[in-house]
Amino acid sequence: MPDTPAVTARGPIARPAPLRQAVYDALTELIINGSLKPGQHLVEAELAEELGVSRQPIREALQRLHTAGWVDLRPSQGAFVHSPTTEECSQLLSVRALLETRSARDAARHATPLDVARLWELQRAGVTALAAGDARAIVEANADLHGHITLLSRNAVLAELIPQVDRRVRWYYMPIARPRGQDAWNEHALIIEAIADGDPDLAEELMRRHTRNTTDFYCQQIAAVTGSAGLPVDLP
Amino acid sequence: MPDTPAVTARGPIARPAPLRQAVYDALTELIINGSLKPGQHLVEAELAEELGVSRQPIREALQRLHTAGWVDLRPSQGAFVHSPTTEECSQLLSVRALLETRSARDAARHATPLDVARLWELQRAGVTALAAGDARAIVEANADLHGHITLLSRNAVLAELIPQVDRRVRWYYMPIARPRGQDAWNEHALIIEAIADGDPDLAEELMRRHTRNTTDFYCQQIAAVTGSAGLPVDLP
DNA sequence: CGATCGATGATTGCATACAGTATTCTGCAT
DNA sequence: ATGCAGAATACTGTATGCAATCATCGATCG
Repeated sequence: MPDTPAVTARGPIARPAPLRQAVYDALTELIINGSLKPGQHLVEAELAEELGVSRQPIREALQRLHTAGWVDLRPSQGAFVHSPTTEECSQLLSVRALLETRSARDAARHATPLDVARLWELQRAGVTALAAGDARAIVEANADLHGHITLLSRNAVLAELIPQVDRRVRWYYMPIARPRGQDAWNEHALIIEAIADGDPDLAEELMRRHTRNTTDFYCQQIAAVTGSAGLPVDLP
Repeated sequence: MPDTPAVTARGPIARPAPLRQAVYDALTELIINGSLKPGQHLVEAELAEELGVSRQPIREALQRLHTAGWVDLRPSQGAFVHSPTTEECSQLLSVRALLETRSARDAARHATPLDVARLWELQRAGVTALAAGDARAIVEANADLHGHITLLSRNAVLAELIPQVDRRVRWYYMPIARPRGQDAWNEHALIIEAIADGDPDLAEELMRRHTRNTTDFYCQQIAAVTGSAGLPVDLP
């Protein structure tokens, strides 16, 4: 049948991308890169004009941003960029450690050689970014690597939950990305090897250490600069 | 100052409850109790009329239901009640076990005598419901108990994440609530004792067993009635 | 008789308009 | 000068209207 040639098999064909999705992406980006600061009041009309859409898609995006933990939604007052407390950060890191440890274990059980090759690719990208000293790129590469391990766990629920936590962690610990870079990426390499060997116990243990190190390092940094830079504390 | 008498000190005073919240609650209720069946197409206009509001709050609620995993949102086609696959259920149970095990551990470290008393209250409620044979009430009591343990973990992120998973699990395993009731509530009692004793290791281990038992039982039930009742499999 | 194409109805996505509420500013009394 | 009262303002919450898109059904052609 040469009548249906062009369509190969790549999933549900391109649906018209809903505007709310674009708005959602735009706003998360603005929050992550700091254009919208914690505690800042997000006025729907302003955002609407800035992004060139009406208030409706803005509101729908804000709903999603709320459940994802990016903004707080106070009735009759509107949306405010979420201000994380140090306590919340430590809790987030704690939960992240739990979930990632599990995903590393499952990844070691399911990964194929092709998957492992992809992991090494991401590892190289991270090391490159580290050498270049680009904190932004380091954090992103880190998220990509961890995210891929998540996928390899073959657990859709995990893969759906972890980014919710991880993207926020990513945002919080931007400032510490560079200093801990070297150690972190060495640990990554060990984890990948464990996954490649199909050794669940080892992968789990290594990831446990890795996340613990990251958490500890983060807490030290916080303690050192308590409240001064990077992280605002509490909201009124 | 007799001018401000009624307001005691219970947090932010009563804000006008947004309509979208009521809609959200109403729809989750309708999904859980089966009035809205998996795969069913949710037409905004119908829901709006049925609940006596306009389409706007409906849409906002649907956004939240989407991110919470209750409905699937297909662009230009609307909202459909999510159809869980057996695979997804097992993954959900797996993640729930992970999170609850952790929360039990932390609860044992933080619980006060007052907290424990509250746990025993909930336990009694569950046993009562069990005796009455009311599956609906059993499931609810179960969720309440687990939810309170979550709170005792003093980890806001956990407390926020677990219900996301747990409420869905609750929905899925309604059918098995009664048969496993007796064992489940015996295990609950042991867990509460461990928490009361402030024994994190024991609480963790007991919760691990408890969730594993539940998961196993669930999988058996599924295998027994494969696809026949209770759970629809896959969507087209 | 089956399949393809086109028309119709239904439904979503987006924009706009209106009403209710919180905040802020101004003026006044103390 | 300071504290309070009242009005004006700004923003959110909700409702409605319109255009674009998708699914369904019927007619036409092979």
